[in-house]
Amino acid sequence: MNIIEIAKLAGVSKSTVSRYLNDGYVSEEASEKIKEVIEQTGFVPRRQAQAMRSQKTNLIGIIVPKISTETAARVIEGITNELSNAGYEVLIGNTSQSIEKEFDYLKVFKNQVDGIIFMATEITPKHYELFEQLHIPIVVVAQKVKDYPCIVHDDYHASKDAINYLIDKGHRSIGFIGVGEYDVAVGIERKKGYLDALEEQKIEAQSEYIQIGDFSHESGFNLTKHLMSLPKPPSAIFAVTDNLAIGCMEYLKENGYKIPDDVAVMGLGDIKIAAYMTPGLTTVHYHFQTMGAKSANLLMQLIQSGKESSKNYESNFIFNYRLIERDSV
Amino acid sequence: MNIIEIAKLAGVSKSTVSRYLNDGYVSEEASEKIKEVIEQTGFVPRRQAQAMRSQKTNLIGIIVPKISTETAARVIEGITNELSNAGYEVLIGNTSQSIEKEFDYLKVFKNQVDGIIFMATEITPKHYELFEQLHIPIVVVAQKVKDYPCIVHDDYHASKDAINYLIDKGHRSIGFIGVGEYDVAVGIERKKGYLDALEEQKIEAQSEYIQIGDFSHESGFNLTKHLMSLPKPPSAIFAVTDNLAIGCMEYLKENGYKIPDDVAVMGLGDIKIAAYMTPGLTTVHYHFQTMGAKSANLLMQLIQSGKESSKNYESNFIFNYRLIERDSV
DNA sequence: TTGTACGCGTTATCAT
DNA sequence: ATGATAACGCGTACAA
Repeated sequence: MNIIEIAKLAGVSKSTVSRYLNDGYVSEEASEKIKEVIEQTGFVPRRQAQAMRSQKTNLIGIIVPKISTETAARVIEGITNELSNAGYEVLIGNTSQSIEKEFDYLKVFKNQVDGIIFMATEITPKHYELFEQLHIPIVVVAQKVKDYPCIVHDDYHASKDAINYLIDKGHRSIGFIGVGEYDVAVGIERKKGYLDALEEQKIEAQSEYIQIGDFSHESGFNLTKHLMSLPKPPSAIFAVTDNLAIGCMEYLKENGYKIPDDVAVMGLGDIKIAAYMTPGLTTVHYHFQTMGAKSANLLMQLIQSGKESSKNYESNFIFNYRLIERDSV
Repeated sequence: MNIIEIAKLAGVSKSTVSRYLNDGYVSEEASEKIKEVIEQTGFVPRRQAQAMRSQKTNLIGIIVPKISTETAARVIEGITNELSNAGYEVLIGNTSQSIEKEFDYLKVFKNQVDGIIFMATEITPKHYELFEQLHIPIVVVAQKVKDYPCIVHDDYHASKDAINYLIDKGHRSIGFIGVGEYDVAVGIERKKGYLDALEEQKIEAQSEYIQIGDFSHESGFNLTKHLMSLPKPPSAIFAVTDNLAIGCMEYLKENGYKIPDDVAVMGLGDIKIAAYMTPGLTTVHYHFQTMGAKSANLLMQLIQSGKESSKNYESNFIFNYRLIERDSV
């Protein structure tokens, strides 16, 4: 079922049908006949053909590390809502945390979509190389990127505020559970926030209090075990993600420590589970869905501006956060 | 950058380049030149053009009620992993629980993708009408559908087993928190499981124990409040989703009831939070990700079989479940 | 207002 | 082995 068949059935030429579809000038009688035929047949113009002709795909590609992650899902929720309102459709690239797949999608989406939203963890030179080869705008979410537009949370201050909160509550020995520095936002920024907060309060950072693992749950568990086996265990533990904090709480609870009386625990991100833990996890709320919406709007704006690339985009967006006091501190 | 330019740069015709790209016979020297040019330029064939010519889009459309829902995210995770291994890309339609948007996506995807996976809640006659108009296979997930392939969990028996488990634990007065019957799987099947389990154990169902709300968290909270204000409150409560069960637990905990001593609580679905509640929520595990993977495989199989529609597909898939004993019963 | 003819990038057919 | 050409479905400049 194509536009020619519709034209035949309506007794007009395909140009007339095309005009009808695209708000062009069509006489009333032709208009009605076409309308009727289209309703009967349920005809919808093929988007691939439209894209071919117009050089606009009306498609946006999203690349995410793992779609079943709560944070990714929330970002995507924000993105898709905005985009579908604007008539865009969304192609999704789930990389399962594989950097190779990130590269693949960056290549595959290249001339298949009008723009890309890239939810990043680690940014390597190869990434920049691929960004260069893009002839469409790209917006990076969750990691700072040089020369390209990006949307991030203020990881440094969020972390710093969290530590200051712990210090305010009287803690002087604060354990830190972090992740590798390949992830700048989570691995470096949040650690720096921790270190700077201590320094400003004249508390000497102790290297044995600083534990680095991966993003897994078990990592939170095991590193807490290690912290608590120290000669002088910390009175509070800050984990750079809620997921880690939950692993941390598990260890403490299983081993009879009272939270927050024996050990206070603080996370970052405010995933849904945080509210349901016992005690409720004190953490920092991040606005992932709003962030997704913002990235979508920014991307659409870049597309409409007609630029071939979003390189050298001047301003970035740093999202605010909100400290959530619950009962684990 | 298109195939013609590559051809020019390599000093051959575009047909030769096309053959090079598609495993055709090309002389070694031509081959090498083309390879070189493609590497330099980073050329990738435009998928829209390929689709145009081949009548295959290599795209699959997924329609989900709400992407940021844990169950949906897990289903999508399963789907995308399977599909991307097979070289398909995924177009996502997030309907935000709007039935109108479901219709929209069913129309829009119609001649834009090679097949559709539809995660459904409510199936109306209008849905069937749109299914009819499809000229591509569709697989329905999470709801039974007449004449079309679908992949579901065994809601009836899952629910029944849950109730039997409660009965085994000595409960005779079991409250039920359900949802509207527009959702057949959750609203009807799970309720039937409850009723039949009681009947088989010669326990008379009491209408005041059966409370119906929506899917929200608050619903679980409020309906529990109502159940507990009954002259003779139940000794156990079964909620048809974990989300409702969690709302239920919240009410009980806030009001000083001990779980499971005063009231036992059981859910269904085994969302992540369930494991972290205190006490851990006893529930029934559903295999959402595997379900997604299965639906993807089935759809690919249908596509490869070359049928224009998946209507009258004979066999459906009913997934098993697993009872998870934790501490709320 | 309507219709004709062409082009978008690719693949398939057919000669050469 | 290679190249010219048609075809896919649609939009649009141009002619009528």
